[in-house]
Amino acid sequence: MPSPPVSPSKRQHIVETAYALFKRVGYHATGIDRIIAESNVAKMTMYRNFPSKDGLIVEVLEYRAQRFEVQLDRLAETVATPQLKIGTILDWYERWFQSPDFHGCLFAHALAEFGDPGHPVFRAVGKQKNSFRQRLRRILDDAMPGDRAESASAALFMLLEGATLLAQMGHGEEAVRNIRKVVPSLIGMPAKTQ
Amino acid sequence: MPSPPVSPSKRQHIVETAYALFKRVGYHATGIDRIIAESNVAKMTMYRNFPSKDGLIVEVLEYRAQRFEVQLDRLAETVATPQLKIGTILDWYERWFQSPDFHGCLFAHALAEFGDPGHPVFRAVGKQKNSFRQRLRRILDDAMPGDRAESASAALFMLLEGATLLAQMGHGEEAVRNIRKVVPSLIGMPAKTQ
DNA sequence: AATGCATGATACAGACCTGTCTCATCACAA
DNA sequence: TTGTGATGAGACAGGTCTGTATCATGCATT
Repeated sequence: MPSPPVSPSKRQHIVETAYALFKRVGYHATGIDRIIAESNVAKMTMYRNFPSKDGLIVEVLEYRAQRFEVQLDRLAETVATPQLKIGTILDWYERWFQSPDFHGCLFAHALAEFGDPGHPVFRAVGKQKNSFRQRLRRILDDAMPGDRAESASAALFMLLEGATLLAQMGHGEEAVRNIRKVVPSLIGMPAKTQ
Repeated sequence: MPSPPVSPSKRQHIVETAYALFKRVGYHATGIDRIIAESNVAKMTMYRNFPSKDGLIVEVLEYRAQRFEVQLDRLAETVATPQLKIGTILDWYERWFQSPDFHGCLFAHALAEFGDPGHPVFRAVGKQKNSFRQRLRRILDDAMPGDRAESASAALFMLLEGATLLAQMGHGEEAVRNIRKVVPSLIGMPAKTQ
């Protein structure tokens, strides 16, 4: 059975295969040979598209970061108030935790394996996390005065990071439920608005 | 300069050297050869004390988990009220984040590199995290009704996990400051009590 | 049909990995 | 003093790692 030559871009196919492996197996634990084997691609094809394994990792992270942003942008368009926007983000996390191939946060894991702040992978993680923090901050800026939005959005960010870790240990549903319970006291609104 | 033969147990020395390396470099990225070199120990000495690298990792995690418990036990004895106990835990995190060799949470990183729930390392992480969750839960049980203690302690746990991740990206101080700001609304007390 | 380029397949280099084995040495106890 | 067991030092096996090189093939456009 010959492999179907339908792939419009081998480059993108490699990125997506590597993403699945990094997520499930880890970065150091995933070898180049396995990436090219599951991509059905020659080794030189991979090295012609990416400068190195680290370069591929950065590209995978940027790809996922962009997908995340697009999804949240679409979600934000569906509702009007800050409270509802937070609610849709919590819905998104809940669905993510329930997805069968959930294995925790790709970015947090990258931080664990590439702890040097000067490493390109580390910087890619910082970019994504800061971008998400700013998104939460902008949402809450419309709901409360600036100093409260600062601490509330930071708290929300930390809650979501902690929930992702709990989800990896099998307590994702409970984690989101508890966040929903405490969010009203954080953003000063009755529970039913989110 | 000969290495001092003062070590009462080589086993413990290996555990502590491996701990420092795993924390700074990572689990897969740290080779056995480097552990024994920096331990000034023969390879067979290591393999006579530990069944395998994974076994050593589990031992390191258990060692650090126990140290953490002991430190928090001591802290808890110094103050009386739940609010103050939470305050001392936040103090502990603040000092941890400021320590010069802070590199994030050893257990969270282990979860990132050993994502299989059946793996001994994964189980060791689950044990430590659950133990800490129960500690927070017991503290808050003395301060509020059971259902609120459940969600508040879970939230506090998630906040601390998120703060640890932020600390690894250089925002630890700000993270703890923001937790202190939102904790009163979580546990229903004026800010000055913690 | 001819040409040029991306690709597949595979070998290869050099390094590193975990774990086992051997042997000389040293401390200590009987 | 003699024996016993832990240790240091290092070779070794078998495998895997990243990254490079080589060569044949297939596809598309000219």
